[in-house]
Amino acid sequence: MKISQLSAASGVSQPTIKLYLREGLLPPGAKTHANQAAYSEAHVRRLGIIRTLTQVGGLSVASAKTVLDAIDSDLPLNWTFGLAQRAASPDVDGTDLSDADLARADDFLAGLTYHDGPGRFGVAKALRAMADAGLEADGAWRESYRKAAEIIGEADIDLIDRREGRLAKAETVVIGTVLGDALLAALRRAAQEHFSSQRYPSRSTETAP
Amino acid sequence: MKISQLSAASGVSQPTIKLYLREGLLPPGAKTHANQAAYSEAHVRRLGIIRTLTQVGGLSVASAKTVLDAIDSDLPLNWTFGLAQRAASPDVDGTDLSDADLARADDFLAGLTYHDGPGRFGVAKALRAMADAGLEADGAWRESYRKAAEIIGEADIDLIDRREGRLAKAETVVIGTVLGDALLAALRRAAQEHFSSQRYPSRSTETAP
DNA sequence: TCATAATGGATAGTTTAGGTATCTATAGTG
DNA sequence: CACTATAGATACCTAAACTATCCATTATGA
Repeated sequence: MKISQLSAASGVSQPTIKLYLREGLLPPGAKTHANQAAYSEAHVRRLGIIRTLTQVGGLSVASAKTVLDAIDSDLPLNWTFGLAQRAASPDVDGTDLSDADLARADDFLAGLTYHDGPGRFGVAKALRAMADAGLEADGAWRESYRKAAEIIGEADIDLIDRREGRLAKAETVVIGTVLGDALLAALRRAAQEHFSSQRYPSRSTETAP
Repeated sequence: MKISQLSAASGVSQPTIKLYLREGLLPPGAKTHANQAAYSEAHVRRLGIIRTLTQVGGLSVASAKTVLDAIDSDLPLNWTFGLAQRAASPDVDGTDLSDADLARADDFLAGLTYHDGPGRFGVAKALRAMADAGLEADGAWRESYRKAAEIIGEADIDLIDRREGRLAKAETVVIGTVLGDALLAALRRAAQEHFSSQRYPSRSTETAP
């Protein structure tokens, strides 16, 4: 398969494919001559994953490369997990978090063990931002969120458990981490619509501009 | 309060404040002279919300403007909801979704009423991306996600219900929509860490690079 | 076979977004 | 009255993600 066919099969333009080759997201094709290479179905599939990560998951090309490298490597699975989480999270350092910020997060996470990382720091940042914005979320709301997160986190780990082999598990970790965020956000919107229209039936048929 | 003091009080640089004024995210100060204006505490607060939306919520400046306009307007609350959802979602049009994509989403959403919008379309896109990536999520996983989304969606609507007055409700809608996504993603990471370390205790202390 | 089109690889250009720097006439301040 | 600050306009900068143009070489088809 030549690059023109790869482009047609994947729906990605030739210059963009060349970009991904340069950046190392896509492995080079098997060289048949100095200026001729053969691409395979694996390249088509890989391009699909790249587009999924960047377009649906919103990852940068650099982050996508990190995550793809993790799939290909033989790193322990939990490292892959951490890499995927970091790639899919905007900024993970806790340097600008005060002790009070962290305490608020740890209080929220009560019942969940926690470590430094995207989870704990992200919760701390989100809660601080809410407090700054004057949105004091009450206990019922917080309890619902914590409960929902528990359900989801366990389901994610179960799903990975059911996969056979390191590669399948690693792919599930990466795709699941990135797409799970998008799916969850969308489900949340759908559920909000559902309960909103259920509670205010007269408004349910209006549409936002 | 002059612009230098506004900058000091908000932690946002003067050129950036001028940018937000130009773009209409920040209302102009009360003019005292042709080249002199007075800013208030409301401007400090507004700058805080802008930074929250753009930095924690990841909204573009243009999306943040849309959402702030919705807070200020006297649009019905469910319109504000829709605007906030759209601003916080990458792409909402369902034009590239096939009937099969939508059917898969509607099946997932069973039990929830749904309408065209970020929720339904976002679910359809995420599920299609998962299928494309070869991640076939089984029924148990799907059921967990749907259940979690129900808990969260209802909690969100309850929280808004408990607010008094249109402005407070509208602010809660906007901040809650944007920051709720960030909080939920972070909570999910924390829960994944928790269950992962619980299930694989020997690995729990390892740290990703 | 030989003109024509396609290829891999390098290099340069484009677009968009978010922010920064400079400039100017005017106003406040010590 | 010297000096700094201000509002507003304009220009500039940087990074990311593509896109376009070259070029020598290779494939292809009338």
